[in-house]
Amino acid sequence: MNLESRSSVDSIEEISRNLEFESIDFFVRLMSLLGLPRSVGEIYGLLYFTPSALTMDQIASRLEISIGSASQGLKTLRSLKAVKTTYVQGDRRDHYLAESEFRRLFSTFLNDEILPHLNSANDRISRMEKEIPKNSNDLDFYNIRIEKLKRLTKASGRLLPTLARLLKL
Amino acid sequence: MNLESRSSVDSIEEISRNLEFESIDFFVRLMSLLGLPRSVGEIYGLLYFTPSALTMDQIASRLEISIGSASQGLKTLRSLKAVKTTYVQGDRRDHYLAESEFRRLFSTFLNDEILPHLNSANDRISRMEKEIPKNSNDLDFYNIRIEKLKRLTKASGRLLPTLARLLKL
DNA sequence: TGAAGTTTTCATTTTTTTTTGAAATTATTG
DNA sequence: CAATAATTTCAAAAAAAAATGAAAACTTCA
Repeated sequence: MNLESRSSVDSIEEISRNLEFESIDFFVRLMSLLGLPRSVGEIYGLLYFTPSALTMDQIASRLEISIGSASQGLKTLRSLKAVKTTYVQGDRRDHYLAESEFRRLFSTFLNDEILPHLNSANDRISRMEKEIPKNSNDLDFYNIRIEKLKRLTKASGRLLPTLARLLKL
Repeated sequence: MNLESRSSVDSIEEISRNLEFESIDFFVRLMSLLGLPRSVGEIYGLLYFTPSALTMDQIASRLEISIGSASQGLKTLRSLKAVKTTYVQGDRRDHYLAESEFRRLFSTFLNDEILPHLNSANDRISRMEKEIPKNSNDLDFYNIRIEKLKRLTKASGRLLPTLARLLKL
């Protein structure tokens, strides 16, 4: 290998190392904003800037986390449809790639993590309403507060689909 | 006090007790969805269905939390503009009321908690772009990934104001 | 089938976050 | 100004969340 091609290879490696580092940091923060553990962000961040599919223990050793953590993290990412597995000739291990279409990720997240909460919020508000007798004038304060909660969940309910539509990234 | 008015008073107390309970549970969940500690949700939930302003130690004793916790929690809620203080004749203590306009709360939250992250994300992406030499053909994979990240933050940046506008609760 | 390879599970440990409570600080009033 | 009341701060304790690693449970293929 001559000096020129060597230096070019080193440079690409350095670029990818730097991008990987920034990527992991980026996704660790983003995921933690969404309440997901550090390891999940690390794994996704690593995969996001890795062109070839990685096995679980490649992931674990690159990130210096336990295989238990890697297994758990990948499970979470699979459930969010944030990773895909690829078949690799003559290798029985699973090979993971990042799903890089954020629109898809986001819509899974909305449906799985947010909508259930919204539904249980609506149930709860119905329960609150039943608590208050009809036409009771001295309970205005409570009625107004319940009304505001209703508007809040109604708006959120309208918002989520709108959000998903706007997110044609 | 005759039986009739007694029963009516009891009933209102029972109603408010039940609403308070549901409210606390509701906001504990909601706040924890936003990454805020239990005590913050409890305090807001209590205030949300309490017509009169409460002092810090009324809050602490009603919720059976320490005054340290109450102080910390109220500090957080003040910084989110989720509570207001009222002046009460001849009482030197602060009296707290819930800010019940969610639109206002939400917009404070967006500005204080989300926008800063978005800005630092943009900085980071610029840094990533500088990493990659111009016109490098063999680095397509990385360029595409960076492009996707840019679209993500651009979309989020457009989304937040839209969100705030839609949230005319 | 069974042996080797791979992944998951889960009790335990580690780390992080939250709460407590008492001391320090600040504010109020007689 | 001092005495009292109200609030904040912060070190230590408690609780909650996450990571570890070894055993169990799968899978594959020779």
